[in-house]
Amino acid sequence: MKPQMKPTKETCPVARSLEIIGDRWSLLILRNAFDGMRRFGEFQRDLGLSKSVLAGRLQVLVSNGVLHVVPGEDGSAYQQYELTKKGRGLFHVIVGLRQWGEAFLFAPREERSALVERASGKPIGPLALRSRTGKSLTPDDVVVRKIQTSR
Amino acid sequence: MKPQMKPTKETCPVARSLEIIGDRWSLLILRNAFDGMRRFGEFQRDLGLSKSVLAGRLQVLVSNGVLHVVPGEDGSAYQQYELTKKGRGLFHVIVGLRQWGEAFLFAPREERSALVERASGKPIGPLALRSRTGKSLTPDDVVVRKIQTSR
DNA sequence: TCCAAGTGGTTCTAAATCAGAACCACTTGA
DNA sequence: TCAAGTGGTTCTGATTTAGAACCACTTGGA
Repeated sequence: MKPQMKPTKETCPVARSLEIIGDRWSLLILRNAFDGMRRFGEFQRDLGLSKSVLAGRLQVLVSNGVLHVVPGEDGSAYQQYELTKKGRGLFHVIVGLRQWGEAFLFAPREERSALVERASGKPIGPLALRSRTGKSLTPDDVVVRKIQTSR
Repeated sequence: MKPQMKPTKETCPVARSLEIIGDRWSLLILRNAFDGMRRFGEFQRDLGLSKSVLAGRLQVLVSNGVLHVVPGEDGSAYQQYELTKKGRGLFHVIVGLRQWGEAFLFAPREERSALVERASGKPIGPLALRSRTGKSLTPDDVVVRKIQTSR
C-alpha cells in the first residue's frame, strides 16, 4: 500500500475512502486515535501488530491528511500522531462499526466496551440517517445515482 | 481468513466487527449488495477482483450471517446473495464511508456518484449521532468505557 | 437433442503483503 | 556516562492475493 497513491479513477466515494482506510489495522488505529492514543508505542502495544506494518499504516494516514504528526505535548522529543479535521470526519464510520458490533456480535449480557457521554456517563443514541426533511431513512428508501460513464 | 473464526477474545465491538468485514473487498461487496447486486458474476465484473478472493469473501459473509444464499428470483438454477437483517445493519457504516469520501476526497465540482432518496431523487441528510436527549455529539463529547480486565 | 457459451466456482503458481526478529539511531533519566 | 526505552528500518519466512487454468453444471439457440 503506497502512502499517496496515483490519482484514482474511482467515482464512488465509498471506493475512494477504502483506498485509504480499507483495512483492519487502519480502522483500528483510527479507533485508538479517537480514544486519545497518540504515541507509536501505544498503538503498537495495544494493537499487537508488527512495527513495520504500523509504521506503514501511519505513513499512509499521515500522507492522506487523516493524521498529522505533532511535537510531544510533554515537551519530549518524541512526536505524536493526532487526528486532523479530516480524520475526525471518520467518527461516524467508527461509531457505525461499534454500534453494529454491539447489536449483532455480543450476547445480551456479554461484557463489552461501550461508548458513553463524557459528561454524564450515559449511553448515547444510535446513529441516524434522515432525509433533509427529517424523515428517517432505511436502505430501501435510498438509491445510488451513478456517474454515466462515457462510451 | 477463515469463514467462521474461533471464538474471539475481543471485548471491543469495533474490533469484532473488523474481524468479519475489516477488508476492502468485503466492504465493497456490501456496498454493491446495498446497491441491489446479487449474482457472483455481477460482483466479479463490477469489482474486478479475482474469483478465488470473491468466493472466499462471500463465504465469510455468509458464514457470519451478513449475507444469505437464496434461489435465483428468475427461477434459474443459479443462487444469489442477499443481505440479511444483520447485513442491512451495516447500512450506516457504508453511508458513513460514502459521506466521508464525499466530504474529503472529491473536489467541489468533481463528478461522483451520490446517494439520493428513491422517491424524490433528492440528496439525503448527513449521518447524525445524538445523545438520548437529542443533543448532537462530536468525538470530544464521548468516551469509551472499557472492560476492566481481571489481573 | 446437441453443443457453444456462460456461470460459479476450485486449484495452482507467482507476486505481494504481513509477522516478527534483528538491528540501528536517537532520547531519556538515574 | 550509560542502560533502558522509543521509533523506526531491514530482512526473512509465512500468509494472502491476483490471475490463469481448469472443472462441473446451466442455459438457450440451432
